[in-house]
Amino acid sequence: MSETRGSHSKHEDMELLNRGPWTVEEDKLLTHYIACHGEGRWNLLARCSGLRRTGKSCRLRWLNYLKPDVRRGNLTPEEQLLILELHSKWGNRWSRIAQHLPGRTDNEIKNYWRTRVQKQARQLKVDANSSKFRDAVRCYWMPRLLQKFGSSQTMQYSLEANTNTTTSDQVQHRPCQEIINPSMQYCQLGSSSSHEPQAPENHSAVFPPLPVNMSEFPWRASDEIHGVAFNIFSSGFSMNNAYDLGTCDLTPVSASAPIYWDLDYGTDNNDCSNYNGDNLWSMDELCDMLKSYVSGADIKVPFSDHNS
DNA sequence: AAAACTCGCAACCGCCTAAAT
DNA sequence: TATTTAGGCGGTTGCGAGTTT
Repeated sequence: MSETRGSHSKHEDMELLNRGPWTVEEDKLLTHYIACHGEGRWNLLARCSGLRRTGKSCRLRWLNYLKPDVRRGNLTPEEQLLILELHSKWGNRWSRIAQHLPGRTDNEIKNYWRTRVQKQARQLKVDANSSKFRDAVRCYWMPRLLQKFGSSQTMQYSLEANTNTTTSDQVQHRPCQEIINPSMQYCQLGSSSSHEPQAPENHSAVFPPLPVNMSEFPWRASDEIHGVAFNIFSSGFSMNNAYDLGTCDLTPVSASAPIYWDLDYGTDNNDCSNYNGDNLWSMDELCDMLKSYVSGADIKVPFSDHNS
């Protein structure tokens, strides 16, 4: 680029740009401009709006923060489940994963993975991408999330209502309940002589108990486990490392569509700040449990009547 | 009370791809 | 067809708040 007298060089232009956290005034300016002109053409927006920001910066601020349907607050257990599941299938395809969590941004999901999930892997001294860790996620973390999911008192979610009786309307508005199939099976690792699924006798039995005998878990590659791999998303069993999404409807969902969760977080669908996190799965619990196992200590297994 | 440490998250960076010229 | 530009994505950084020592 040539520089002419009286014009700014690229370097000078860069120096004129604002960087760092956005101010309230900048937010207002950006929101107002988009309200008048719509999204897109970010470089043009950056030039014409009066914002001294790059187009990229404007785009990021809008998509990750200012856009009205961005949801804020803690990730729900269901959302955590979806992230774990979809990440196991697609890896670090954050934007693709985010398409299935309406109102959640790829940045948020990425942060969740790095700060929560990878932290657990580090504490367990395993690679987050290893089969060991995937097994831990699949056989401990996900079932426990499902237990949280299922034991939520405020959740209008019943086994009956979701066993092959979902209406087309429900499918349309509650895609996650289509994805998270309550008829998932137990994780049975080394503790059962049978690999057949056990039919749940009551509601609580639907949610998988933790295995009593973990002598082979988790320190075996998943493809060596002679039990049955836990698979929350299909009614059958999977022996694959990836959690087979099977025939689930993975049509990306729109954040502008009605929020599909029935949890009573608050009146504002996009605001999860009222969600107190009680139902969140504590990863520290998981870590402690696995550490206890490694050290040979008895492990208390909550939620399960199969361990008495 | 204050320093040190940890954590969560917003924002930036660099690369890649597709569209425009 | 080659080059430029814009947009999108994943990785990384830095800062503020909270917690621990």
